[in-house]
Amino acid sequence: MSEKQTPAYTPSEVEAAARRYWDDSQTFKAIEDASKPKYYCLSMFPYPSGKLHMGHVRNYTIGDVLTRFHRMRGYNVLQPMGWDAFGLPAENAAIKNAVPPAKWTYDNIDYMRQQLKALGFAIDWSRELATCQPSYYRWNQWLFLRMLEKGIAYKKTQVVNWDPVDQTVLANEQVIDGRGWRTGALVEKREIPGYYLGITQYADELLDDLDTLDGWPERVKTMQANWIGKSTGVRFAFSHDVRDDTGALIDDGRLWVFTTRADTIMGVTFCAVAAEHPLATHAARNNPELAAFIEKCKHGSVMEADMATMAKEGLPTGLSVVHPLTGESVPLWVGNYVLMSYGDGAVMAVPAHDERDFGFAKKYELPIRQVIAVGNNAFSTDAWAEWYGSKDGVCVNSGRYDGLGYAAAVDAVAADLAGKGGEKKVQWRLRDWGVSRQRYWGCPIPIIHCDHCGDVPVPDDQLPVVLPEDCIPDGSGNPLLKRDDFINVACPKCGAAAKRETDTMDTFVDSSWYYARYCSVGNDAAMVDERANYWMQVDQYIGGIEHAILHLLYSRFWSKVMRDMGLMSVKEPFARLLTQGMVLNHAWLHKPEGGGKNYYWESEVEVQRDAKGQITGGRLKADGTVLEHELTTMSKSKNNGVDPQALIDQYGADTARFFMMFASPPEQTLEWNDAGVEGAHRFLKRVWNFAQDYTAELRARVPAASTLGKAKLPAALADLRRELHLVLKQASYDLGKQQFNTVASGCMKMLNALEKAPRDGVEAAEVIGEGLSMLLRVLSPICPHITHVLWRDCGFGDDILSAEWPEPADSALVQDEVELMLQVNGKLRGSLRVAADAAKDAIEAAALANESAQKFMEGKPAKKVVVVPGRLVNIVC
RNA sequence: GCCCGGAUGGUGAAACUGGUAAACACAGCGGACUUAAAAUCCGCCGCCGCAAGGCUUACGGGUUCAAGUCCCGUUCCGGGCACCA
Repeated sequence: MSEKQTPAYTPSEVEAAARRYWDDSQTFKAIEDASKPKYYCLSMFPYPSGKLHMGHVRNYTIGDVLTRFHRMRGYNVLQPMGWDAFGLPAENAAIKNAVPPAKWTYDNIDYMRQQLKALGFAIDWSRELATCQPSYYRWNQWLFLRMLEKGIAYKKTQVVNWDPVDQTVLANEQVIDGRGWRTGALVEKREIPGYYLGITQYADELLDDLDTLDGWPERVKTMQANWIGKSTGVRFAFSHDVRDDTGALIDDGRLWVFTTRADTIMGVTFCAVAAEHPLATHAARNNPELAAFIEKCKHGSVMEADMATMAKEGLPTGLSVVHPLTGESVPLWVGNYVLMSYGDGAVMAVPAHDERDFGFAKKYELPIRQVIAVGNNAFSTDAWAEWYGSKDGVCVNSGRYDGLGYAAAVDAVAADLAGKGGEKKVQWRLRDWGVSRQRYWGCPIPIIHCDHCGDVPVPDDQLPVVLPEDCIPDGSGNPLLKRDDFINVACPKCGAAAKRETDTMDTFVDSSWYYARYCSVGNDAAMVDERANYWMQVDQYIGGIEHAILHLLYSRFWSKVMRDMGLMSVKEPFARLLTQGMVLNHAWLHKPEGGGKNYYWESEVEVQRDAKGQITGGRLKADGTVLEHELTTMSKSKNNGVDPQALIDQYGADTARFFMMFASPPEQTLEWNDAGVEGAHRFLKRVWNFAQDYTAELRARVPAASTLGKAKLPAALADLRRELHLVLKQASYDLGKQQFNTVASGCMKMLNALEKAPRDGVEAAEVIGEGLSMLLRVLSPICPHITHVLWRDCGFGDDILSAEWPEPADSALVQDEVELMLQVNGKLRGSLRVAADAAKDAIEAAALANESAQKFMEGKPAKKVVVVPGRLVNIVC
């Protein structure tokens, strides 16, 4: 290192200078340009919760690295940013602090925008949007009305969580252990009307097009396919003669069921209906016990996870239905596990071959009849065995179906049921998307209720329906209900006094198309314009794996609707998807009696650990309350978010970005820990010092015209150059793989090599200059500020972003000899140096002649010699 | 409960298409420089063993000349489960 005094690395100055340059030259303003390949890089926009947390830093740094990398490779790049600004947390903050959600949200946006700017992301801020702006959400309303016209949007009843004390609808998150979060009251299910979007009309396409998404992670596609859940089965009816008060047969005397296991139909020993099923309601009229049970089923959660884990309970209705093939009378039960929302709200039960039915039958002592045999396995009703549910068996005890396999039996049964109205049917697990929310801080649903005309769509020329921004929710329901100025309106059809719809849209609507709006920002005449067809598809979408299903499926659906309406030409919105792993942190919570869930900051907690440092528990410092511990994603509501601000203030944005990228590969879950930030900062200081030394000491010796690759270098320099180019090759490959942690370590390897390099002579200066310029360029997507300044200081150019991405030179990579690992029976016993172009025979001979190999062969003859070129030789004896 | 992932030194991690396990760092230990400290630099650093060598990628099996990587089973941890976003 130089003895001279070099200017010290001061991140605040360096970063301010770089950002000033980008601002002054409007570097990141994206302009449509048909002459260049385009690259639309989009990170999922944040919910403006207050401050950034490390998950945001990870997400946006990944996006920024890809943005800058592609820019240097010659693409016309767009990276926009906006705010997913409607949602529940703003209402919660309003309840807590008596601040209107709008003010809270806009204040948060201002703070977080400044944080994003401090991180130096290459964002085109001229395209910024917030979903709570009327100029944005008017197009939610507009497209909703188009969907209504096409029958894609429609109205039906929905089941919601009802808090009987606050007289309000609760979000699933607000239901804790079956009780309202604020009141502690037992939550009830309640049916209310709401609007739905017919995503199931697109189920086939959403499933089939997964195969076209080559740039998506397999696991996301698998999850979506399972979620859509196409199953082929048979829908048929058990007949009955149950009549209602008017004497009419209920449902025309037919109990419809759907099954994927029609081959087990001869094993049906009972049927079960959901508590809301008309037959259950009918049976309960004169059966107080059943009525009480049905009432009980109305309590509790509507969440699938709760439904699936709760005890399976049921009660007989006293009614029976008739088996369509045997004519047998089959008892009818009400089961709390039967969902009214799936299929027809009724199931046939085959206890012998369905695990849930088996458990139910054992509990209520219902018959279990084996109708499938697999090999010689012995069937017993004592306990469930895995093979009972197998589709690999043949029918037994099934009369004319005996001996048939699964597919043949299903076909035969379906054929026999066809005469009785039964049919093969495709059933989807996917349900239509309920978008009505009984909440204030969201996009108003553009409907007016008129006593004379019914539900009337708001005419296009009256859009947007603007949400008043000065309401303060108090937890007792939607404050719009009290806003006469909002509610009272003339019917657009007949002019009579009418009422506005007060429900707002699910915030997933807002995030289903924002990627298209970025392309058409500023256009008040259309939802999207031709600029969307220039930028779309999003070439690279980046966001948390927690969005693998809902957000990503809704976005795919929405964009297909936009395509069908001629608004956009692409059929899929996101060509490539990178799902970053969650950034986890410890969370500490207490569930007080009477309901609710309180989270505490770790600083408020006395953490207890075992000898290995594993957390065993914790108590609140203030009063010793025993707390539950969980390792979970950073979020404001859990008081476990780590604000990057302290890191940025202390070390600078480049260090924060480098550390985040270096910590682990992007898709991996990351348990937050800032040990190691020092190391990242130390590295940047070394880069700084090395570059300053280069400028002071070596730069003047570098010849104007490069001589590298033309003459043979001295061995030490040839080795150095080879190492630098090898690391470069790997780093470029890793960037392509989107594995940024090894790109960061590659930069460290380059610097390690450069620091050890000989410095005498023209050739050394030239090799070092080349290496340093490669290092700065490879590092620049991760640490854009320091590399921008050093690029100029070292005289490589004005703007590193306009520099070409470095390519490894073949001349640097050639080598005469290679080292092969030498194994005997798969165990490493030495190594072998051979000419790079040595023939297989020669390598074998050299291996067998090797002293170490002979020692471990113990005189035995070689049975086989495996040569893996460039890697190893394995002698098997 | 169901669907999808993950597990490698004290720590974060690396390992190409099945081919040298632990690159690059953090922490730690030892040393240099310094009156001292900080900063910086150099060395050591999976486990057992004096060594030769043996063992080691959550656990138990299997395939292979060769397994962190492929297959089967298990445990634990994380994400999602439709009104958190």
